[in-house]
This record gives sequence, structure tokens and C-alpha cells, in this order.
Amino acid sequence: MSAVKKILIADDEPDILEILQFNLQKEGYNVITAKNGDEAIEQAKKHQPDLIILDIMMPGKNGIEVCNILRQQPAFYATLIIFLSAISDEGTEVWGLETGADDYVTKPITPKVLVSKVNALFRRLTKGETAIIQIGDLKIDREKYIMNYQGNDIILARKEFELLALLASKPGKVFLRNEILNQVWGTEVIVGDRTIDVHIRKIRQKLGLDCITTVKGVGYKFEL
Amino acid sequence: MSAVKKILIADDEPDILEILQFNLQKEGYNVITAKNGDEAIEQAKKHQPDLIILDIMMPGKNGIEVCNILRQQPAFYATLIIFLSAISDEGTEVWGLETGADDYVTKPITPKVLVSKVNALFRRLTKGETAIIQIGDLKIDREKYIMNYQGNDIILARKEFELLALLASKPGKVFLRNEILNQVWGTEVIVGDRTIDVHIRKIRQKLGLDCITTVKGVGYKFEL
DNA sequence: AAATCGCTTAACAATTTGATAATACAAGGA
DNA sequence: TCCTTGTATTATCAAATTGTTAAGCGATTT
Repeated sequence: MSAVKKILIADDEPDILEILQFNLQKEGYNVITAKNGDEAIEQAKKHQPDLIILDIMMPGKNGIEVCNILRQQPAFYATLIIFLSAISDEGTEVWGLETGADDYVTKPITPKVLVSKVNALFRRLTKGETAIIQIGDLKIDREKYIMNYQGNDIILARKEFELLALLASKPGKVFLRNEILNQVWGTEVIVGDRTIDVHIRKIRQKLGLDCITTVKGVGYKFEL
Repeated sequence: MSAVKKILIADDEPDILEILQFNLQKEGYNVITAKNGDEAIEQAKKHQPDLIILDIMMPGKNGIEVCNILRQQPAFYATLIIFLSAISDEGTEVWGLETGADDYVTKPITPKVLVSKVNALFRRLTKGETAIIQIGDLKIDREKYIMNYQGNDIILARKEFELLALLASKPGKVFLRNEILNQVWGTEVIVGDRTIDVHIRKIRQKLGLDCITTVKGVGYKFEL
């Protein structure tokens, strides 16, 4: 999964084709178009798009047929497919989805909504790759529970990790002591005021790096 | 991933809750319900569902709020979320999708269509999952229930196998004790706290290999 | 029927973490 | 300068968490 996603749109109405193409390109996608089913198959084979948007009603092969044909080939086993249709007939929609489509969108549809759906699909696809916060040389991996500074892993205890992760989630922002207590300790638990300081100190010590600034009378902020 | 998918439905209308629950259960899903936003969050944390269906309009926290809260937690970073809404307002739909939902469904909706959508989402998710995991010299065949390290087969008991397979499914990721319990033991069974430890110990022993790291207060992770 | 296996639990040891108290330090105002 | 307020440092102790071992029990095998 690399940089620019390729999207193939197949629809027999030039207007729709154009407006969708325009909007998707504006989002940074690489758009290919086709005017009918056969052309869609041809283009799909040629470009191997990441996503195919198929109008159901098209001259020649209709969208569902195209989907079936493509899905039979290993190369398109995992390709995203969205059906586009004027029919809001329940049976067709269910059929479309069971055929192996990833979404089914009924016309009339606004470009914005379609773009959102497309984004959502790609977002889902890319998930699973870990979400790490990266600030300068400091990497914070919430999933692996690891901090890494200039290549060296830093082991922090739970509270320390959560505290630093909170501060680093918005570099520059000053977190009030109350805010910190609520986020890290929760509203139930009540702990003394010095507790935060002590943890801050331990973090500073373990990081050996002056990235947490004290704002007297207010709170703390993270800044590299 | 365990066989049966868990779905959490949150809606304040008992009728809808019931009809969706019925239809999804008929499809073989394990369904949990919640009557409002707060309950949804609670249940989500408790059961770690694979999919969450959220009504947007609910008393207390609304669906979008719930989604935001959950998405902030690493445990729900990749959980599927579908919004359910009576509003067919374009702005809301776009907003919902950009918030991190995987689909947005407008009421009135027939159970059939929803079920199809759910199936489609899971189908997509399962694509690309392999039965054989290979990490370094360690091979794990989930289907044959066989582990092999440097050419030697390793015999693990079922729970041990599933536990290690789970940890190894995402090397580096820290699995919370809850996560482990849900995935390996399921939500029904309740077992004592030391049970996990004992299995971990046996795995460590049998593998004779220091590949499972304890993250105190958090969970365990696999790393070669 | 005896032996074995897999799973869970109890009991206790070992370890780590987190909160607090006590004390020192810094900056601003009277 | 001397308070006052707010933060830093350090050591200490209690609580939380995990490791280890042995034992119990039901299911399966011999």
C-alpha cells in the first residue's frame, strides 16, 4: 500500500463520471474512468486500481456482472468495490453486497458523501499499521507501550508512560494539573498534589532530556 | 481471531435493538446490546466487540461522542464502527464518517440490508488474514494447530497455543489482560487472574525462549 | 481401573509501582 | 530581607502486580 491510491470509476452518465472524478482528484486520488462494463474490466486489468466504483446500470455488462468477473480473478480478490445505483431496491442492494462489494451507495448522492465513504474505506484498509506519535527524535508507540528516543528504547512504568503520552499528544499545550489528574488517574481516584511532580521528575530523569516545561501555577507542557 | 464475531448494538429504541439483535444472531453473530451511550462504552470495554453499531441520537452521550471516546483508546483503534441514524443530513453523514466510522446507515433500514453491510465489513476485514504466521524461526499454523521452532515441532496445549498465537499475531503489540481473556477464553467464561500467568509460564518453559515480555500493569507482548 | 493430560485455582514468594512525607529550592511580593 | 506560594528531590513504605509451585478435578487415553 503505497502513496497515491488509484480509483476506477465506471458509469455511463458523463456528468456523474466527471463530477466524481473531479471531487476524488481534488482529494488527491488518481482517477481512471470507464463508460461501460467492458471498458471497466479492461481498465481494471490495465491499471490494477485500489478501488473500483461501479454503476450498476450500464450498457453492455452491468456493474454486478463486472464485479463477479473481476472477483473471480485472484488479482482482484482484495480490491475494494463500491456499487453505485439509482435503484434503492432492497433485493438489489443485498445482492450487490453479498456479491462481494464493500459498499453500496444509492443515487442521488452528493460528491462529499461519496468522498467520505471512499476515505473511510481506505482508512479501514490501512488500519493495523500501528499508530505512533512522533515528535522529533521521540517516538511513542501506544500499542507497543514503548518510547524511543534517538534509537534507544526507554522503559517507562504505566503512569509515567500515560502521563508523557498525554503531554506529548499535544506538544506545546499546557496541561493543567486537574486535566492531568482526570486523564491519567481518572475522576474516581484522588491523589495528593505532589504525586504528579514525582512522576514528572521520574520521566525527566529517565528521558535524560529537558522536554517537559513547568508553567508555574498552571501546569506542565511538552516541548522538544 | 476467534471464530464468532461479537457485535455491540447501542440504540435507545428497544424495538430496533431487538429486531437487529435477532437478525444478527440468526446470522451467527454474538450480540451484545446497550440502551444508551454510557452503557455502550461500558459494554464495549467489557466485551471488546469486533463491531459496534451506534445509533447517533441517544440519551446521555450520543453515538458520535461514544465513537470519539472509544477511538481515543488504543484498544478500539481498529474496531469496526457503524453509525445508525434517522438524520439523512449530508453534513452529519460526512462528519460521522470523518470521525472514524466505517459506515453510516440511514434509517429506516431493513434488517436484511444491515446484515449485508455487516457481512461485507467483516468479509473485507478477514481478507488478507493468513492461517500461517511466520516470525523469524517460529512458524505457527493456526489450522493444523502446530508450532515449529527452528525445525522442531513444539507441542502446546490448546489454550497455550491460542494464547501464543494471539500474541504472535501482532508482534510487539501489548495485549491487555482483558483482551487476552476475551480473545482466548471468550466473554462468557470467567477465570481467575493467575490463570493467564500460569499459561504464559508454561509457554515460556516449553519454548525455552524468551519471547514473551511482561509489561507490568498493562499486559504481555510477543517479541522475538 | 489406572494413568495421563489439560485447565484452573490456591497459596505464597518476588518484584515493581505508586503515593506520601519530609525537606530543599526558586521566584515574587511586602 | 523575610515571608509566602509553588515546585523539585529524595527516601520510604504500602499496595498492586506478577512469578512459581503444587494440588485438585474432569476428560481422555491406555
